[in-house]
Amino acid sequence: MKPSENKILAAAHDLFREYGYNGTSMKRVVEASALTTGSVYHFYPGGKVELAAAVIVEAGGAYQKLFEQVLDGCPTVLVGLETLFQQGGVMLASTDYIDPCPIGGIAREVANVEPKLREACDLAFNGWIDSGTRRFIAAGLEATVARDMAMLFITTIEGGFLLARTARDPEPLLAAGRAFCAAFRSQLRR
Amino acid sequence: MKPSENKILAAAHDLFREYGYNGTSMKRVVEASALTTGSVYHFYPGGKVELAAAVIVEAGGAYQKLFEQVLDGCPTVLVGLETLFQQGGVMLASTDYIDPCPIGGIAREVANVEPKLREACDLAFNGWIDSGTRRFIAAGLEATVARDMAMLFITTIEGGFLLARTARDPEPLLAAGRAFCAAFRSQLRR
DNA sequence: ATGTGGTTAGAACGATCATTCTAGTCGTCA
DNA sequence: TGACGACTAGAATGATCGTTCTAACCACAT
Repeated sequence: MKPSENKILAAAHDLFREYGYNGTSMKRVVEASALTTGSVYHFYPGGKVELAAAVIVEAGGAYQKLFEQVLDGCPTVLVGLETLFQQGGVMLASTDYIDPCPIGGIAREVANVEPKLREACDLAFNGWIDSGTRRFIAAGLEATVARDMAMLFITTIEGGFLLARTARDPEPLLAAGRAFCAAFRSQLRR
Repeated sequence: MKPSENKILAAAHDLFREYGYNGTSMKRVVEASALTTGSVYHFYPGGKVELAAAVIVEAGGAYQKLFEQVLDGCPTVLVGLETLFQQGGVMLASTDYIDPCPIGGIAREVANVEPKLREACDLAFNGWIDSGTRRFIAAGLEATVARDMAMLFITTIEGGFLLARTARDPEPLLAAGRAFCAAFRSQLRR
């Protein structure tokens, strides 16, 4: 990936997180990337939609990688999950409660308006679901339960970020995380 | 509330659900309410922000009322929760996966940009959290667990709506709902 | 030196944004 | 009847939107 393309992608990623899809103008992407309109449309001839799709793909992969890495670095899956909620809370507080992930926000804004972006978000979510399902099965959960718990994990993270940002307090995320981890522990015992 | 004011509020409510906050223009609110710019700004002199705040207050109360009513109409809290997830799935599928609730979307879009709206959303969420906590305590959960579970319930609903809309399939909401209800059942047994 | 293709530069376009403003209509009560 | 306040009407404003366009730049091949 060319350096300019990378700068555009990074700028768009940050702006979408902070201001959402419709709240981010191409002019601001141009300014934040320290380039010009011509360059942005050179690398993303499809304009804003193509740029957002690229951000979704990149962020989707990055978060899945983060998830896997944290679990790999922890003695058990349960400890890994607790760590993820903890780290999420710390990150929120240390970034002035900016949305840590652009995908959910974009999905919510344009799911009914931009099929291309809805599909890109769906792909990212499915990657997370599959990854979580595999990990939870490996941890000892029965297959169908593991998939349900993977879904619950993602809704807990996405919803927890939302509540914590709205409250400007990590507590809702941590509380939901505690309840989720208790549920996970309870399923392990079966 | 005057009829015109009600028409404006209803139109804005629907548009925010479908297109989000930044994706909804005042022009479209004017058209959808079958009134004129003058009327809209007569009832909401604070413009778009004041209008959105009114939508949030109204929707927040309506959803809390719905939550209470469904639980009141069910033999146990657990059955009530299962019913809510079921109904949510049906509603999504029957409305072409339009966001059932404008609050989470607005919160996500403008939490870092419009303090007034962030606070309005926070108030609505806190009402739900308190309501859920009370109900869960009444069902037999210990106080701190009940609050954590109330948070988890809201994240599950919000996140479940998000995943289901993105997938255009109620299944993620239902799966997360199953996992949540299993967790609730497990907490009841203690 | 002379292209050549990838990249940068930024002016310009028409559309749409939220909001303001003046003028007019309507029901109600004096 | 007259007057007043609530409401409606919609043109107008200046800003900003996403995108397009032409010209220039630059490293490198011939």
